[in-house]
Amino acid sequence: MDEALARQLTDSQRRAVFHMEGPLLVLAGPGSGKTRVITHRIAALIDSGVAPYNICAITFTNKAAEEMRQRALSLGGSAGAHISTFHSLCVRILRRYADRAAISANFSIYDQADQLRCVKQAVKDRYLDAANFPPARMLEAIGALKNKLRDAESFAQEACDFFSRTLADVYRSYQNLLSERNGVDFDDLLMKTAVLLRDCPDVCSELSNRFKFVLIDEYQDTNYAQYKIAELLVSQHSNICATGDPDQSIYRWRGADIRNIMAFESDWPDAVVIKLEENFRSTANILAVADNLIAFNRNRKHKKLIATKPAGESVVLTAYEGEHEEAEAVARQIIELADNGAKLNDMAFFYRVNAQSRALEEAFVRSRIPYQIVRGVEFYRRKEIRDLLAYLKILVNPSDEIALLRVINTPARGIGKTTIDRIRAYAEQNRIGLFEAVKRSGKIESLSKAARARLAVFANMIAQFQEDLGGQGLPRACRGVAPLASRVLDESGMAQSLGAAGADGEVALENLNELINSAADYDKQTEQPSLLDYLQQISLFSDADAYDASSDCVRLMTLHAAKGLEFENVFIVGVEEGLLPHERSSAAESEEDLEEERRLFFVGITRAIARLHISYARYRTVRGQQLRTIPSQFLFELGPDITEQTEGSDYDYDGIDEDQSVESESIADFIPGQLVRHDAFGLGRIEKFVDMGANSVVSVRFNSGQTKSLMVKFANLSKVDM
DNA sequence: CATAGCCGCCTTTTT
DNA sequence: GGCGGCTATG
Repeated sequence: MDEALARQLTDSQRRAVFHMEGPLLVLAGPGSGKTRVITHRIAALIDSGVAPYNICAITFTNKAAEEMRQRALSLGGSAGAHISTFHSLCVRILRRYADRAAISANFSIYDQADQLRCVKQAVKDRYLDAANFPPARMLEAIGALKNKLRDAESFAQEACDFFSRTLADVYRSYQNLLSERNGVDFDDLLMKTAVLLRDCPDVCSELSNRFKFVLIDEYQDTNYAQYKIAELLVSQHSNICATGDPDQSIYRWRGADIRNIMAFESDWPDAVVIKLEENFRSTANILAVADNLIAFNRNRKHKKLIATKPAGESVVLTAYEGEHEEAEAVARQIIELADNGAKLNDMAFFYRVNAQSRALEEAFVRSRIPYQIVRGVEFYRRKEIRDLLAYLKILVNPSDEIALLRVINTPARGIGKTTIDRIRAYAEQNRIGLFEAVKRSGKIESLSKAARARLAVFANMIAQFQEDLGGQGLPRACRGVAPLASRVLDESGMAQSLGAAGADGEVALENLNELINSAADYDKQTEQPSLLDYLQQISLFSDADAYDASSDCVRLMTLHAAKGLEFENVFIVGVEEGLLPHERSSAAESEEDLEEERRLFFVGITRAIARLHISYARYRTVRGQQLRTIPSQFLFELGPDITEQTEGSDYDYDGIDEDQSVESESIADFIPGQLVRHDAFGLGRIEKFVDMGANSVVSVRFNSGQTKSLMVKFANLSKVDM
């Protein structure tokens, strides 16, 4: 292990790193260097003679994996260690043990758009009304089941009420659709791997013996399936090292279960637990604000944030008139900071929902501030990109009907709905796949002569592309993905048709060229490039992976994407009720959802190194309508040590509607988040205020845990200032 | 069979 | 406000 780097670690970090054998849990707050502990541990393991081949590190994003790989490499050869996300690891395992997992190795990975299509189809196939069974909801429910390793059959057996039985039906149909198409969704990757390890002891022990040391970062955001995979992977040795921070768990909605990290010590009773409470990132002021906020979470183990840096500048909270004023002001501050020597790279802007990026973008464009939106998956959602990828997908996986339907008439080649319906009918009658039916179109009598000819041309074209591939759907080693993609772009007619489509077509072609460039990068960086591997890899791309630190510009991203990053200057915008906490979480009256929103804010705050600027707007345009906003209840939880600024009018929030009568105004100034005292119930916090003039009602959550609805005029509540 | 235009749906966060 | 699917028309 590198001595100079080792010296940078505190005593407890060093202990964490060097405690090699057996289970180890590193419970660490933000900015404590917990990821660094993993990196150093990898280096230390290798230094003590462990073969890199025997090490498996699991990160949360591909980007994090990439960084860890490089850092571990710089600490002394870690080449050969497996460092990836859970999902990438699962792809590797499922490809390797495809026969044992009862799938075919050339599976397509379906993203949420593909998943939604399949669920819609499944709902339709069950003759259900999409209005009563919204595909998005069904998909969410199916995902939740998969995360708990519940398959359609076992769920169907236990389903007793109408909704559950219907869900079970849809789940089963959906799964059938996927397997007919040789597709797996994101949750399947985890579930199939967990089930494989669980049900095939030989595979499990083989992998557990290969990965003699398993290290997992961001353990607080693992779901049950991931937990199970981890548990099975270390079944032969218990050499599991997990790091995480329960206060930074922000993926509960996706199945992440905070209990995994909470129960680590009982899962592995001989675990060594190391707490890293020192924060090496943020100023004391920023940490104090974070600490104040997170203390409002009741479902939490108290943890101290210990600052190692001086107080620094105070955290600034600003109220703006509208989202445009907010954006303009923020742009001015960028320029001011830059004038004082700050680098654009050191500035980041966080928001709750992606739609909020627009106002910022507009302002930055006007002010000529270079910016980058950290949103990698967006690129892959573009129509032209999906189209070209769909061509590549059917080459590898001809059963991928979704891909086939995407390209069969793209660009338009006279194969319309009628033709497709007839092919499908034929395919169903003969119990063959759609692509197989296309190949046999000459024998389909219902088709017109012209349609048959067009289909023959299409099938022939695909066959030509496929000739470039080895028999197994893998390209011959000598050929890369990029040349193939380029050839498909030209010969499919896509290039020509886009070239004739004017300005939009030009943009599309540029995007496609970018895709081909990235494929060329892949070809260069991969030892044995294969189309299958390429397609599966880019399916697992995440937003955070688009973060490119090398270009000098400011970053815009959601609070979720900010996880794991740090910036000198952080701006968190739009901290309003309904946005943060988001209405979809607090509306459910679930305290757990609310606490997750608070953690999300906490994550954002603790990204800041030196300066933190929090803001909200009094008016915000939502769905085209300008609405009065309410400052987030979280703003009242930041403590006294912040500097409040106003732009436009007063900071103090002055009621739901300024035009209210004087009489009701005196009552109406209870806003959610306000601390109040009640003679009988004690301290509480306003949750809801229903304005009915003199008969206004408030709902208050008291510290005793109970929530009461009270008439303001009788309750005799007194405001408590923080 | 293609295209244009209209209607209606969704709209949190993401591997 | 934006996209996707559906329908009417050429």
